Amino acid sequence: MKLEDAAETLAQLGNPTRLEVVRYLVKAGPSGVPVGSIQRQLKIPASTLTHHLKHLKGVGLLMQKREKTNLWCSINFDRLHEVSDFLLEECCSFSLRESDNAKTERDAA
Amino acid sequence: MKLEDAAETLAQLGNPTRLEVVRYLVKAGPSGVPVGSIQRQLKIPASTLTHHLKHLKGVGLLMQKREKTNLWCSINFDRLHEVSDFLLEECCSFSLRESDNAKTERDAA
DNA sequence: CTATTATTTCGATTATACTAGAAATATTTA
DNA sequence: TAAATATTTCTAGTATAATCGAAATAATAG
Repeated sequence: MKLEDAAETLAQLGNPTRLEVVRYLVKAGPSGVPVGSIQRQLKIPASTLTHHLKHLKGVGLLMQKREKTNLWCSINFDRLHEVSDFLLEECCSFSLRESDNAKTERDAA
Repeated sequence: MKLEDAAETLAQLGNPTRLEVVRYLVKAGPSGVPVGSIQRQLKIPASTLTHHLKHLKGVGLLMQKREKTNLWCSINFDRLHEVSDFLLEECCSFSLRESDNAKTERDAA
């Protein structure tokens, strides 16, 4: 995953309203939930919700599927894993190298 | 970890410049790196860098320690784990429950 | 004390995001 | 076709964030 993409995805997850939606969708599981349910349950104005769903879809975190008048939303679990992996990959590989780095500067121009 | 805090932390990680700094700090390992090194290596103007470091520190992702004129920065690995855990906890517990959710609405007012 | 290096504060510009009401547009059911 | 329900677009106000140059402030070394 490219840094730019990871940043964009993290930024989208970084809005409280959207993170709440994400959590709700995760709870809903793979079968998903209609837009209206999210709206009523989390008490988010319809237009605001649409706005945020567009953002989540934009970074591939949200999948949508029409069934009659309802638009079912579900989380893209793979995508969610990719982001957390980005953080962990960059993180864990070094968390064991306690004193690998010198205490002096070596990179000055 | 509270949703509000997770969101705030994710938001801070969601800026490309800051994520680059975080990645650099992770590479640097637990001993850390002086502000000036980050600045020169990543070619970020000093004032911009200070600005971002303040943000990272604000959400507990950054630890700082003075040594002579240099201010050594290091990543708070625990904090980084907390965030990714927030995403994974909410995520993994449901990723196996394939068809647990009904296809009909049950939560309408 | 002076010079040097490191980092931060200030200030100003510019851009982008959040929010939500009202109206518009589907889509289905009667 | 009309009524009902679901979702989106439009629009606009308000707020917050990113950026960086210039000047200010440490902190040390000579």
